[in-house]
Amino acid sequence: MPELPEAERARQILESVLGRRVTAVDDADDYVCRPHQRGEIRSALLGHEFVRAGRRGKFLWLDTADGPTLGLHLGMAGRIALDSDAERPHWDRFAIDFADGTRFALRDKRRLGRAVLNPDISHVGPDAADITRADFRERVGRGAAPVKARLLDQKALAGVGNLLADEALWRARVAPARATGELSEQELDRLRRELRAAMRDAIRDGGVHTGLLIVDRGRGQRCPRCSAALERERIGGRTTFWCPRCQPEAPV
DNA sequence: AGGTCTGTTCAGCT
DNA sequence: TAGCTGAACAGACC
Repeated sequence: MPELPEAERARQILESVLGRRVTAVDDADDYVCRPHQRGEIRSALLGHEFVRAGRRGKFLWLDTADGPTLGLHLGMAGRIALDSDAERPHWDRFAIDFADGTRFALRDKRRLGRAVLNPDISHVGPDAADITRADFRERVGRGAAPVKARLLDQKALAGVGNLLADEALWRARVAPARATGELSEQELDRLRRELRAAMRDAIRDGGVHTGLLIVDRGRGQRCPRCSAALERERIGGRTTFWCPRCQPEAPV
């Protein structure tokens, strides 16, 4: 499931197509490719070349030098596939061919990924990988929402998904249902530090699924630190796992 | 074979 | 306004 680490990996792959002329665009899937006008993305991009691959949170984009920007989102199951990938493109929802024969595709079984022109991400918060300590305290440490719900709010900070939120809260020993406004500065700083460390590890190890709390996600899982039986509950609308012993409900 | 679960974003509600 | 719920999709799993 793509979260910030997977999106960053995708951005790195997109960097490999910079500086090549676009010769073909497949934007036929008018659910994934927005807006709906058939061929609009295609005609906007043909003949251009991309000069920069950007990312904020899970939002990706490719800038052309003087033309439009292509926005990409992986949704819940998407990834960026290069033509060299062995898997056949059964689920390519959007694809670009370049003059040198290179091709990349948004490969997405669920069709919840998106390809758009000139994306507006002004509502999206700062990237979770480089949010400052002060900014984190400000954006996460206020209000009455459960801290887990706030971590998932892309307007507050961008890039944290369900699995990464659980992993970071567990590493920081903060219970997911704690109200944001009741977290101490020490807890907020610890949460930010552990969130960043969890993202670093995930980028290095191949994705959010490699997290300690995540690998054996399922019923009957025990805390990797203290072996207590994990709790499972719906918090912030999402399935949440946490350790009742390591992550107490009261401030620490 | 049918029902449930999944995980991200957005619209719509309180 | 802040926070919650459900819809969108379609494959994986039981």
